[in-house]
Amino acid sequence: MTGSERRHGGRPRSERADKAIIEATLDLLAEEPGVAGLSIEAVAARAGVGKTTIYRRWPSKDALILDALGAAKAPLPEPSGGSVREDLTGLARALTDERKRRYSRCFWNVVGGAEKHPELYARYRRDIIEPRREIVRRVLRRGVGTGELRADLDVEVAMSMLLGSLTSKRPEETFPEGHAEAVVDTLLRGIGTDAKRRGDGGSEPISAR
Amino acid sequence: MTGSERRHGGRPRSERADKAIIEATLDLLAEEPGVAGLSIEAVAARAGVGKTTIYRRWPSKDALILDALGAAKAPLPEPSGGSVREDLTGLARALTDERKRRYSRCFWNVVGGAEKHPELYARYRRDIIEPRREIVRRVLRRGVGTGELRADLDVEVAMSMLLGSLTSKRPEETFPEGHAEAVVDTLLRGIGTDAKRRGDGGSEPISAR
DNA sequence: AGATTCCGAAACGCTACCGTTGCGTATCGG
DNA sequence: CCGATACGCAACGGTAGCGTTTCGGAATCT
Repeated sequence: MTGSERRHGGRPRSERADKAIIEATLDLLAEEPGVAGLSIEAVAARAGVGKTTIYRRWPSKDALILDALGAAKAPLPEPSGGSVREDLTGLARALTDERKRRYSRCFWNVVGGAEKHPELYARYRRDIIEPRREIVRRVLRRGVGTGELRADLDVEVAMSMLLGSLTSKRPEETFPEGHAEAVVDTLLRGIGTDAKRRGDGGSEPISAR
Repeated sequence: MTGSERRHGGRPRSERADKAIIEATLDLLAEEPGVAGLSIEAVAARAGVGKTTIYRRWPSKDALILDALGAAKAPLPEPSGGSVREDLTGLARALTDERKRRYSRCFWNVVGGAEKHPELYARYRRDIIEPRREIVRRVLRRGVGTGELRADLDVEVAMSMLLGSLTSKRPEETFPEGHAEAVVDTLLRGIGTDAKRRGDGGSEPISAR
């Protein structure tokens, strides 16, 4: 979006300024409450850059934040392809570790302002959320194929349980050691005792009263 | 917080104004991106009220929002006490239905500004999140006692899976019919096939490779 | 050299909202 | 009726950020 083509001669755009602006944006976005809390003036000051330099490159605050978030994202590692348990555990651990990263708050702060910046939110979902859902989805589908997972598994439900349990808290709240493993384990085994387990239908409760 | 004691005579404070202010606050909070997006002027205009009337009652924007959120919350219904499956399903359905409520976005929008308004966020967690976690926690503990749930269950993990799967998306995204039931069912049964199931220790993977 | 573009800094006019104050009116208790 | 308080409304000075423009200087092309 920035460095397509300079038309003629003249001084080239400073790459340092580019980096400094993006970094300052992310820093501030991690501290400020949402898009509204971020001001171009603050970014310029933090980056040691004139406002002109910012406006020359990005037409609006939204566009700047869009690019900044793009620079901050790091995709989940592709699962190794061992057992489903191993793969899910690896993904869960990656998600857990990710919360400690410097810019993990940015995304939370952006989500809070979703209504007023729908494009930003849509991009967040498309570039961050959906790819990682897809990775998990593939692992689960494979598990169904290999017989490691139940044949009647609702993949979307399982995904929401795995991802939800790991992402529904703000990153300030830490997880206990071994949380990722415990989640995967619980997801695989279930929390119920196995009264009436193998029955395929399996819908009515066990009436433990 | 508002109506404790009027010292003397004089015109009493309008109860209508109170309601109108709180309602306008919630309306705006459901639309605006976070606490920062809400202005006292806008609340006054929307409520058909002078700014004076607001400042007379609340010392700050935070205090106003605090009270407004307090008025918006509705606790989860106490579970009926039937089977654990029934109780969890009831809770899950309540959580699912809640997302359609008018003010459910308010909380999301507030969470996004958590850093800058820690008291607000703390109150949100204490008054909204924690009580409902406690309800679920009790159901799970009871299930362990009755034998409906695994004796070695990590209650916190199970809770985060149940609640996370139902609350980690913004309320704009709807769930398919029967989602609540599917989540509870999946949580109880697990997603794995039952190779090596009854083993109590049960820690090493099943090495399906 | 000369043209061209970028740089950081400062100032511009504009808008929104802050928290406060003053105004005339409405509504209570005594 | 009187004093007290609350009401809606409008205006105040102050702050912050917007997006734009101007400036002197620096970098790079032909």
